[in-house]
Amino acid sequence: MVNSADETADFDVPDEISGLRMTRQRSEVYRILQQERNHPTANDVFMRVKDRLPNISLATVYNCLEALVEHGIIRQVNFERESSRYCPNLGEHGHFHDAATGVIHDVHFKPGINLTDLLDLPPGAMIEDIEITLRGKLAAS
Amino acid sequence: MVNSADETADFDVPDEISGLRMTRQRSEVYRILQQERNHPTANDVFMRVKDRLPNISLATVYNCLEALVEHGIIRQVNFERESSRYCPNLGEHGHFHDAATGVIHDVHFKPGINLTDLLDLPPGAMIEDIEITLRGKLAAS
DNA sequence: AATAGTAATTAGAATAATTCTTGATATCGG
DNA sequence: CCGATATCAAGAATTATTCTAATTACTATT
Repeated sequence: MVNSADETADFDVPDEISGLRMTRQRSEVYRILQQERNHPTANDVFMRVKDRLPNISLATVYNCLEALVEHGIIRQVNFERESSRYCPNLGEHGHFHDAATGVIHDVHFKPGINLTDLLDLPPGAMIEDIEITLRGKLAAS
Repeated sequence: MVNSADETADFDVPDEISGLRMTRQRSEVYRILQQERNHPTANDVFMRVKDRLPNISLATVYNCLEALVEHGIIRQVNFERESSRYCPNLGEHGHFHDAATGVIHDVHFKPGINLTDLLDLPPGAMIEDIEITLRGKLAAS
C-alpha cells in the first residue's frame, strides 16, 4: 500500500537512505520527525507512532532512532540531563531553549560565519561535530 | 586546623561563597575542582574526596555539587548522555572533547567575539546561558 | 514457492546516573 | 545552653536508556 491520499500530509520515505534499509518502523519514525519538527523525545515519537503501528515497542523506537542517527539521517540533541531529543535538520545549527515554555527553536548562524574561525582551539584539533545550546527566555511579544 | 602546609598545594576556601555556607564537605569538593581541572564527574570527585573525608557519601557529593552549581560557583557540563562533569571555570567558554582520549579541553573565543551577535536568534530571545561543545580528534603531534 | 541465513522487532529485565526519603548531626541565633 | 534550621549519610526509588532472548520479517538462492 502506497500512501498517496492519507489523512496527514505525508512524506514518501524511500526504501533505503544512506545505506539504511527503511523498514516500516523506521519509515514511520522518520516520517514523524519530518512532520513534527518540535524536537520530540523518544517517548514523544513512541506515542505518536502508535497511531499507525499500534504494536510498536519503545525499544524499537529507540532502535530506529539510533539507526537513523548512526546513518546521519537525523540528529540527536541533548539538553542538560533531559531526555534526548531528535531533529531532522542536518545543517549546522544550534538550539535555543525557552525556559518558560520548554519549546526548542533552531538557531542558525548569520551568513558567512564559521564558528571554528572564532574559537581558540587546541593545536591540532580536528572538529567533527559542534553543538551550540542556548538557554533563556522569549520576551512576551 | 588551618591547612597551610598540607601535602598538596591547597586553596583556602572562605567560610561562605555567594551566600552559600561552605561546610567541610562543600569546601573539600570545591577544593578538588580547583586543584584538578580535568572536568571530573561526581563519582571522580567522590573517589578523590574520600582521602580527606572517608565517611562522605556519593549523595553528599551530589548535594554539594548541586549547591555549588546553583550558587554559580561552579558549572555543570554535559556531553551527550554521559555523566555530568563539573568545572570551576566560570568565564564564557566551550569544551572540546577529544574522541580518542576522552580528555576535555576548555576552548575560549578569540578576543572581541560575542557569539550572540553571530546567531540569528528568535525575536525577543534573552540569553541566560550558552553552551558550546565540540567533538573531534587531536592530530598526533 | 520453500529454505536458509541475516536483520529487525518485541517485551521485559537490567543498568547507570541521579534524586529522593528518612533519620541522625551539626550549626546558628537568641 | 536550647530550639530551629540546615546539612549529611545511607540506601531506596526513579528515569532514561540499553541489553537479552525469543520471535518475526526479509533477502537471496534453489
